[in-house]
Parts: sequence; C-alpha cells; structure tokens
Amino acid sequence: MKDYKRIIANKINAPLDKAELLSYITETADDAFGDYAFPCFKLAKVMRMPPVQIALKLAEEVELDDDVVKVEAVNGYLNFFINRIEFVNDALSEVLLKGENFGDDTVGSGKTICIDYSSVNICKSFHIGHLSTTAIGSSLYKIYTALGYNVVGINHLGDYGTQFGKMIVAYKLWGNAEKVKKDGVQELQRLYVKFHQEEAERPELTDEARKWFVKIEQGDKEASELFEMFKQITLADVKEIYERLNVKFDSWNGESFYNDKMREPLDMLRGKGLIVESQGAQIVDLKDYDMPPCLLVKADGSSLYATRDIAAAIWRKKEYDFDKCLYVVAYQQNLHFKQFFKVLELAGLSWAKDLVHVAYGMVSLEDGAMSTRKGNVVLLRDVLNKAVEKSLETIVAKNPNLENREKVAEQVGVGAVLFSALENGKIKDITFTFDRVLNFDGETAPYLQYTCARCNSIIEKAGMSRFAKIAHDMRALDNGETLRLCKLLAAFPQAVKDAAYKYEPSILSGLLIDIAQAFNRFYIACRVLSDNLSEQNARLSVVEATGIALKKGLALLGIEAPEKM
RNA sequence: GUGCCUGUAGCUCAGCAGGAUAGAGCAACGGCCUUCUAAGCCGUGGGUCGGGGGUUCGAAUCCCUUCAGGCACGCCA
Repeated sequence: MKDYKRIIANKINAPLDKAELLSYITETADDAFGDYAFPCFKLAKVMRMPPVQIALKLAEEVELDDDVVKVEAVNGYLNFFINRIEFVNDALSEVLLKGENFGDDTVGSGKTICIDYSSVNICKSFHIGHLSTTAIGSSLYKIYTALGYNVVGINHLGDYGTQFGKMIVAYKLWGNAEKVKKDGVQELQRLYVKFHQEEAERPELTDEARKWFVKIEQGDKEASELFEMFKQITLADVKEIYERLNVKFDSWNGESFYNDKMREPLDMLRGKGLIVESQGAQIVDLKDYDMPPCLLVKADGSSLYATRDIAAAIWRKKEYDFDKCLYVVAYQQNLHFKQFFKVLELAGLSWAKDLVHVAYGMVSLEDGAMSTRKGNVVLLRDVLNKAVEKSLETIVAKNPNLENREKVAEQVGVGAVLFSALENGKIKDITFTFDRVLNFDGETAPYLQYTCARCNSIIEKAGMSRFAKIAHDMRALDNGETLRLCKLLAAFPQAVKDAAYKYEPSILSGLLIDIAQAFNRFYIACRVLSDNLSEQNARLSVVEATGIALKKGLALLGIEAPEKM
C-alpha cells in the first residue's frame, strides 16, 4: 500500500519540519471532506496569517498528480482527495494476494514471547471468572504468532498451597473414590465448599489440613497420590474446556514446579543485600519506591506467592530467553506484580523491564462477587452449553437444511462466549449476565460469522465465473460503500500490531465489527451477482477480500468461522 | 488513610500521543424479504462526555481539583 500521508506531506509547502508536518496529517472525519486533512491552525503564529488564508495559500501550491487528485481549503483545513479507485484496487489486491496470511508480519521473527494465561487452580472448576484471562491470553498468543514471534503459552497451574491439605482432609472425611471418579471436579468442588463450611465451627480441621499439606511437600506416599489424583481429575476437566475454546499451551509448569527452584533466587537476592528481616519474615524493602515491602519468606521459613513468581520468572528467562513475558492476570494483583518486577529490577536483572502485567477487569455476578468457597459461581461449561443450545435453536428456525448443524452450533455458541470477553477494553469490569452472552445480534461473534457466511455464499453462487478472464470493471467499485470498506480492510494489518503492542485484542475485534458493518452496507447497496461479468468480478473481489479479513480476524481472536450458518 | 483503575445516550461500550456536527450495539418505536443468507439493512427518538477550574485558535481527549464506584495495601494465592 502507498503511504499517502507521506506523499501528501511532501506536497505541503509549509515552514515546518517534515516529520512534524507528517504527524499533523490525519484521516478525515467524513469522506465528503476528502481522505486526508492537514489542519493549518498551528501555522497561524509562524506564518502570521489566519488559518483560513493559510489553507487557501497552501492549496494553491499543492501539485496534483495520479495519487492526489484534488485539494480543497475548508475552514482552515487543507483537504486532500486521493485517487480512490486506485486505493480501492490496491487495498483489495493486498488482501487477495496475502490470502490467509493477510495481516501476518515478520516483525517478531527471532523473538520469543512468553504468555502466562488462564492458569487454573487445581480442584476448582472452570467458571466465567476464568474466561477473560483465557480468551485474552489465547488471542494474544495467536496474534503474536501471526506477527512472527515464537510464542510460549504457559498455564501456570495453581497446584501448591495449604488448600490441597484441606482437600485431602475433606476427601478423607466426606469423599470417596467412586463419587470423585464419577463427578470429577464438581465433587472436588463440593468437598472444598463443605470444608470451608465445617472449618468455621471446627478449627482443628485447619491444623489437620496444614499437616497434610506438609506431607504433600515431603512426598508422603498417600498424600502425594491423593494430590496427584485431584490434579489429574482437574486437568481432564479443564482440557475438555480448552479443547472447545481452541486454546493451547506449551507448558503446564505450575507453582509446585518451582518448589525446588526458589533457593537460588533467594540466595542471589541475599547476596545483593536486598533481603532484610522484619518481624520474623524476610522481605525486600520497597519504601523508596512508594510500595509496601515484598514478602519472600514467612516467619516459619516457608515461601510465598512472590517468591514463587520470582523463581518462575528467572527460570523462564533461562529456559526460553524471552524478549517479553506477559502475565494475563486480573488487576486485583497490580501491586503484587509491581512489587516483584521491582525486586528483579533491583537485583540488577536488565530483563526485568520485559515483564509485563496484562491486567484486566473483574467479573462479578448480578448478586455480587463470585466465590468458589461459597459455591457461588457460574460454570463456563454451562455458559457454553447454553450458548450452543441457543445457536442450534436459531439454526433450526432459520436454516433447517444446514449440514453439520451441531458443529456449526458449537462454533457459533462458543464464538459468542469468547467474543464477549474480547469485545471491550480489557480493563473494564464485567457483570456477567446470560442476556449479554446469549445475545447474537449486533456487535457479536455470530454477526461476524454470519457476515463471513454471506461472503462465502455469494462466492459459491458466483461459481467458476470469478475465474473468468474478464477485466474487472473498476467503475463498479467507485462508490462510498466500497471506499469505506476498503479503508477498513487497509487498516487491518496495523490493527493486528496495535492489538499486540497494547495487549488489547478488542482493537482487533472492534475493527472486525466495523468491517462487517461496512460490508453489510455494501451488500445492500451494491448487487454483486450480475450478468455483467466484469462488474461482478470487480465486486466479487470485495466480497472475497472481506471474507478473508473476517475469517483471519476471527481466527486471531480464537474464533472459528463456519462456511455456512 | 494511601496508591492504582473506572466514570461518555435507559443499558453495554468506542473515541482519549487535542482538531471539522461526540459514534456504535442493545433496548423502544417505524420501515425493508418476487434478485446475492432478515443472526441482516434503513429511519426516529435519546447525551450538562461525573462536577468545577485551567492550558489552547480548538478539550470527551492534556493539567489541577472535587465527587462517585471498583481494587489493593506484611506472613493467602
């Protein structure tokens, strides 16, 4: 694609640094104003003239050519009209040429990026509170991969802590192998909830749990076997969910993996004189940085969350030599990440700056916060099932002859759920409601998928004619609908990069919605299939390019696009 | 109390390295299936951009202040 901003900047004869001039050039708010604009207000002082006059003067001096075909001075703006037909042709050619590689790049080649996401807790069922980290992390995984990065997806399992001692106690008191085998995590969850209910009145259970946790750590046979069973049951459960969500990991090294990897980092920090003793615990004082201290060793000698994360960061740097390591974790933990990043920085590890906390907002229910302990959760499985069920109902009602209806219903239902976690800025809190997730109209995944299916349908109906060697009649593309759509298609590659660098998949999902809207307007305004094959071929290229972009965009969000729906 | 985040239409949000009349979707109401999938398209109503100052030719966007909500703040993760 041509760099129109630069081309235009070179045509403006203003007393300004070229780079500065270039930075002022913007896209117009409305196609009626042209395609690019240069506001002349900043020049008023330098040139000692009113902006309106400056614009008029500069307009006279602009040399028009094949790229920039018209210039207008309006209200102090210098408005440029580019060769729109050529632009449309270039934009479409770019998409069609790249095909399924559209939006891909090589900026990341030779670089490695670790993404810590989803990170489920053993013995806890997968609920909607886990959806954001999973969907955002998975999408970033796919986006960075498309940009050429070597990506390592890490599921940092929550598989360490006294809660597993509690689970063993609960299991021995109220559970049995048969039930656990049959009901899986649901049963583990029930036991977990029951323990916390009983614990309130029987504090001795807490001590018992601590003892069992110590046994796990010491490798006691019974304790280890039970813990391992809990772990396998949980993993079998979540892997089924990941399968449906099309989410993948390269590493399942969780917290327990770092049990024997904390001594070295601690020694290193001590060696640098960073660790001091305070109230029996060992801490890194962060007063100078306006933060509370970072606790690394408890008074009883055991490690903490931060210790483990420090060990994990160091291990990952050694193992993967990452250029960046992302942690897709809710903003609740802002301080924790700031603290342990700072500790690594103070330790003189230059790569500490490459650790990034990708924070996202909290999910709550209409009646308040979710709590696994209280059993007040909405399971993701149930949400997915409801969405798929609704999708199937819609298919039966609207397209009863559709082949593979179950498969399509799964793609649409799951897509709708995933999209609900990717459509808005990630920092926003979300109140979960079925109404929101089960809405398939408007700015939703089903809308994108539907638009995609429309594209496929037209192309299928056109049949072989699109390969006919008839020149495209570009006049068929000389309209506002096509121009707007092509501008959005041209913005796709940069949106993929912005989404990556801002850790914000919603930048991409937002563009996809805009593309789909623009296409549907094009669809209504411009008939594609026609006896006039040269006109049809021209418009068919718009349809095909849109289909490619939408399918690719959805794939980068982790959402499948059914051929038909 | 201190720190961080959020506040834009009834609801959910976009816009926030300042720029031309503040945009979508949902909900409401009214249209459009004898031509490409109506999970769609078009139209109508609806906004003191939380409030108040300031900087600027120009502020939803930058600065200050204030209010409201969320989160976090030493031996959980």
